[in-house]
Amino acid sequence: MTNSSTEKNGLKKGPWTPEEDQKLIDYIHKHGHGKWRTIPKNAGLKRCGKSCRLRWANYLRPDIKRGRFSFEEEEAIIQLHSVLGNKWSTIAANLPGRTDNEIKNYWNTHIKKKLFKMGIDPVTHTPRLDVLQLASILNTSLFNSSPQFNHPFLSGIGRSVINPTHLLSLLSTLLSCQSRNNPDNVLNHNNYQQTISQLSGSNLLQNQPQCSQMQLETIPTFQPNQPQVSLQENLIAKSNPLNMEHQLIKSKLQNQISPLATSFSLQNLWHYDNGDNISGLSVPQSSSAMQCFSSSKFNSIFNNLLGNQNLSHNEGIPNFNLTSLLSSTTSSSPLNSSSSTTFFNGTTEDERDTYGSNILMYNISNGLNDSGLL
DNA sequence: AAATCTCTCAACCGCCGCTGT
DNA sequence: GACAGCGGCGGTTGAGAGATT
Repeated sequence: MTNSSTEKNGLKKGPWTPEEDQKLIDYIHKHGHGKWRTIPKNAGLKRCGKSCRLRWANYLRPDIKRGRFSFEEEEAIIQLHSVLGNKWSTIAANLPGRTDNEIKNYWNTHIKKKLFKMGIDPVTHTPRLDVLQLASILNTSLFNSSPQFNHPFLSGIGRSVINPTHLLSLLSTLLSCQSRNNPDNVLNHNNYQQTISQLSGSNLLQNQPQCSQMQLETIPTFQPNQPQVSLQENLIAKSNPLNMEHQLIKSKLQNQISPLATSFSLQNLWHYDNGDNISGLSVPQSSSAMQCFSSSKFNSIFNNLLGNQNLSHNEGIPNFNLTSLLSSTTSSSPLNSSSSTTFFNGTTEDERDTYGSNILMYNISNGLNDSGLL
């Protein structure tokens, strides 16, 4: 046959032809829908009722909105998903013109990856603990070892710096590099622990002093978005027996997370992912978030620590190449150099930029009841 | 230019809950 | 209460398009 359609029990499967679409549209326009089981027969279609219903609901319905998701829609999806989980039909009910199938696909192919890339667990909507642990160790090791600022490690610092955004991306990439195509598949426990102990136990890291105490004090600490968390927790508390774990995670976040985890911009990422030109956006280069890392020094540290030791293809993990990682990070993320507008909560000229801020503005349907259902 | 890989998304599948008998 | 029919939902699949080698 010329296409992938198959016929079983006289019923056709696979992609719909324009002729079939027209038959279904004509029939529904004439008679309306309702009895899906009888529609195919009456409309002269060799399809099951279910297939007709799906085709109509996901594709032929006149009120379906086509085209890419807007930033606002994406924020709404993330916000609703943080409250409702994989209740795609409920989420779709809050996004006029979008179908549950479309939202589900968009979530799985775009948002999930994006959140993961940003160090956020797409299931819990909290920063990933693996990244947090790494970030925390790095933060401790790199920032707190010595107040001296004139250490040799810093001597070569000019204008070439790595900001925390890059560092977070770097950590995120490191943790996900084992499974480029599967964001669900994080570094396995052994490898992860090995990496952690390499970082925390490394003389290289422990002996590297970093920013002055004054600089450290100017770095804001992570504050989870309270309203969002509250709403989420209210709902979780009523329905989720794992609430204790949720609380534990939350307290870990508040105590441990470094500013790294707050320094990203969902909006810029969205613009970048959608091919928009973001080069004109301004950057608060004076932000306290800009940490003093020499990329070349960092490069050598990471290559020494990771690239030449245990992160090798031989053990099933790709080589960790900071140089390429940084270049890919800076080229694939709008957060670098002149593209980012936000680094930390409350330090931006446009707070909407920070993930979670504008999300909170999204008005969840008034129809939501106590259990989060419509 | 061809082969291979990766990504996207329309469509399918199986399960569940509701309703009528 | 048991059963069947139906619609709806969420998870999964696989063809086709696009990207990469």
